[in-house]
Amino acid sequence: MNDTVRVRFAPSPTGYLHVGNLRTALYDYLLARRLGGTWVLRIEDTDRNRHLEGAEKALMAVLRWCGLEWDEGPDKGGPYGPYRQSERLPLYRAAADTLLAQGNAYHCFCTSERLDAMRKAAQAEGRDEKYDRTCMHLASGDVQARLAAGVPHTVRLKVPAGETLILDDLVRGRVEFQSDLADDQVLLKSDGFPTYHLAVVVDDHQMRITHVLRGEEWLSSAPKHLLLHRFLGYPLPHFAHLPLILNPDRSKLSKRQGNVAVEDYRDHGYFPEALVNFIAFLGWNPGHERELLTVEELTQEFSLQRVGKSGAVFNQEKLHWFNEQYLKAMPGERLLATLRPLLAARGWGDHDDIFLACVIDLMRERVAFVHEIPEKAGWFFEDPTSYEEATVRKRWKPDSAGWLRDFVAVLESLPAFDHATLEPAARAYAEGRGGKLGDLVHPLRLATTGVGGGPGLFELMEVLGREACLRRIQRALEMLV
RNA sequence: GUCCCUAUCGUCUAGUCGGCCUAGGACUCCGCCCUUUCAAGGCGGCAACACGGGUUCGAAUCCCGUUGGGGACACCA
Repeated sequence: MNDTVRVRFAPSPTGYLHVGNLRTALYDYLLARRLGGTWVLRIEDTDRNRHLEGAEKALMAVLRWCGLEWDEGPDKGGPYGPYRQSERLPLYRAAADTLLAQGNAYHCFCTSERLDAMRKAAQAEGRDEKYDRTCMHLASGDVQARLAAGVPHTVRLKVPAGETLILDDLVRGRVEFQSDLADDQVLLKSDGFPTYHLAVVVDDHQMRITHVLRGEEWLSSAPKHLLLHRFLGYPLPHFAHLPLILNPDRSKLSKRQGNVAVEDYRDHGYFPEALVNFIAFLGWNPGHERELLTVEELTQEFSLQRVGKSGAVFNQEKLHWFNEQYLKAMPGERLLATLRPLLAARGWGDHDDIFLACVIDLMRERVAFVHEIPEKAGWFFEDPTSYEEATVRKRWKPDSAGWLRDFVAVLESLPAFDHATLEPAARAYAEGRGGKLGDLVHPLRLATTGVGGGPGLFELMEVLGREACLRRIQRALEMLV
């Protein structure tokens, strides 16, 4: 155990939590917990153009919904705050000044229009699209004059020539980059805000981060970060670039091809435990064959050594299966709490807990989501008003009405109306009539539920009660004859 | 286009030091069993080491190349 391990999750508040980011957060959390370290939440809100009201709160809410609680963050403070980059501007300014003073950065007065035109021209000629360093060659008097005149400017990193930059990545091993290929990255924007590249390096260092976990899309900007660490005199944290989560066509998981927001899955009725369990296995596995693991178990088993290198397709069907498994094992009270508002929305709010608990017991083996209970078994809450056509055709025989009519007397005379009483009575009745149990059961199911499938007939009749069953049989007799 | 990453069933993956792999598990699909229905469950089946060279007695496992896939090339993260 190492109590100095510090891992951060650094999302930008975009309005929703991308499932890829959820996985990064999960691995952060698992790693921090596994190593007895600290998990830090830092908000990367350095893009004022994309500022969204309420996004930060929503982000924290959905993280908590997933069961992931951080140790330090904007809402709970900590020794290395503030935890919102927009509140740390002087720190980035200071770092930029240091780089400027060292000669490892320079002021750039180029307008975005000029930059765009330059890139376009470079592209047309098939040249590299790197910044042409016009402003790097400005005379220092000239720079001072423009600065004094308040000309809008950025600060750029001066990438040294001819270097081989080496990253020792915890999942990818040694990766080499040539500095000549790197662009003179803007570090400080003209609005005074830092870009990601500056802010992440400054904050990771000042927040004493030891392990940087992030998506593979960041791998190509790692050399810039390597340089920044060196220039600023910061020791290197451990880096782990995680494999991407993919669309079915193997491109990076995108909004275009289905749901990417954790909120979407939450709203569709997925359980956080199922989502988290599923997400954990996208790019990692414990090395044994058990797949249903709680967060506590994941914490025990997690290690970066078992994180894979290649992208993983987000398989909706498997997630569905996970949800089904969790629902099956979920305590009844929790399912009931979820079910109640769903029923109320359909005007079926007036049922007591005992009844609903029975419904849940009978349905949990047959659904993957709580909302499927009212969808597939509305007849628990309302007498059927129609009868599934295909089932009528298949199960309603010419003598079914007779079978049912005579069985009514049996039902009325039963000493108790539970499945233990109903089943033998039904068997005896069928035998006495010289038929099979199915001759009674199928029409009876159709009459009481209106559909061909569902829980055991006698169990369901017990839950429905004698009165409702008799009423439904009467009605079916009127409508099906 | 340039750079970087990557490559086992349709999908998630096991395969960590090459032989125990006629390549294992899970999801999906199909069949059978169970059964009053529908499910669930049990059992079984289809299905993969991208290709080509090496190294080696022996390679899914190591090396090289090819091809495929992906990512990054912003005053967005």
